[in-house]
Amino acid sequence: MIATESVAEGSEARQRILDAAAEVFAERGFGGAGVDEIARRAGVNKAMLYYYVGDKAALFGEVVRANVERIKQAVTAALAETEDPRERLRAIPRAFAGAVRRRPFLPQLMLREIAAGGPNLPAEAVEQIAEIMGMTRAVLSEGAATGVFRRVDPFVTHLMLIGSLMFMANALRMRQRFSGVLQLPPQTMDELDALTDRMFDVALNGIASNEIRGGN
Amino acid sequence: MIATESVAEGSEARQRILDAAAEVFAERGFGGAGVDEIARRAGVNKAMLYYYVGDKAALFGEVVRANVERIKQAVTAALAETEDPRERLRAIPRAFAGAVRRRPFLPQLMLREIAAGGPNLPAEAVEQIAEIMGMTRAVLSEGAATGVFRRVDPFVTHLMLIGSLMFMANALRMRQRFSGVLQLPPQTMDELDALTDRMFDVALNGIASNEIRGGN
DNA sequence: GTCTATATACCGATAGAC
DNA sequence: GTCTATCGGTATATAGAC
Repeated sequence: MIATESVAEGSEARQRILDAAAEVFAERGFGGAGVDEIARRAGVNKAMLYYYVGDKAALFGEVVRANVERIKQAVTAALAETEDPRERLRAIPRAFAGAVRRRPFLPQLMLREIAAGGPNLPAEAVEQIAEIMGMTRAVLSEGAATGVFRRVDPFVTHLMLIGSLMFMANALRMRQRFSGVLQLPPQTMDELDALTDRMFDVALNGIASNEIRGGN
Repeated sequence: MIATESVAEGSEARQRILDAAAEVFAERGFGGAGVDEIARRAGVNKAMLYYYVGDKAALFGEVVRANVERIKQAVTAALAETEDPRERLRAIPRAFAGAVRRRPFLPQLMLREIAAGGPNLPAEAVEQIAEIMGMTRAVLSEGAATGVFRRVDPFVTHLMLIGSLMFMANALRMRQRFSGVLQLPPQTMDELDALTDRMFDVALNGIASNEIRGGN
């Protein structure tokens, strides 16, 4: 394997560093994360971290890039499973939810980066995010052509599907904090899938009852 | 006026400090924000900041508390305007969008705090957030009783309406970053209102066309 | 109430030994 | 490749003069 990064691309230590970094960046944010703690959690020396990956910004950029790529591949794979527009549209938030189940720090990392305005987003990640949005656009377009979907704003719709999901995932993390004052059904993080399905049902069928719904 | 806080509650300098702090916390996050910069932007000495408000955590807590309260009051006022369930439901994201127009840092501040998991959220703010969610729940319940709404999960629905809005508002800030790779219609931040209406239309009427929509 | 100066601690990054 | 020690910068917070 040819090293395209500063040092050994496929090193096991390097992967441990990136995983630890993802967690700490998610928990504390870019400014709040400490390189010392990342190294400690990865079980490597701080100097090794710099040796394997680079400085803090490079570390963050690589974490985001790798995770956005994972999500894009999950969405791509999910879309290959079916031809039905409704199932394809449903597959997009489901793929996100699946990625979150495997990597629980993802919603935090995403929300933080969006809030930050993406100053540390590598161009490659920006491109991949745009591609994922393009997939939503394509599915909506297919469905509208077939007549199963109304014509809705793809940008708005994508952000509804994904934004709600990220919000819900983070809200679940805050459950303990709110459980006293909010009466939420007792369910664990694994049930993000259930919430995702309920969210998609609202997005697909709307809040209004059939009798009085407007539009086409 | 009786001072319930550490020092003069209604001081003009204090308000300038809180406004400056809200901006800097929104831009940089809790960890990234510098007390020096907050003081500089507020036009006061750093020592005065500690004198008027307290340490960084107290400053942050007060900023969040005050802004959540503003939003709650905006929603409350908007709900008093009409009796129609659809209009009342629409009024909730609109009130948020209006608050964002007046205080553009709000979406950033909210996303950051949600991502952080609310470790610095004062109990009073948690309560107010729960109350706002309760308003959505009440409106949905009224509409379902009248028959104009399907019965949908109020927690999920609230997060859809508000989460999407916060995501869109932040996405608009990132427009420049994405404009090259994403083809977005050229619109400014003021047009968050337009996006909000489009979002609400999807939430209310759904993506599916009438002919094939599932039962209520 | 206001401001300067500073204590104290932490953190990112690297030099340099092995 | 791996680790220790440390430099330099920066940030929070406060003491103390006025």
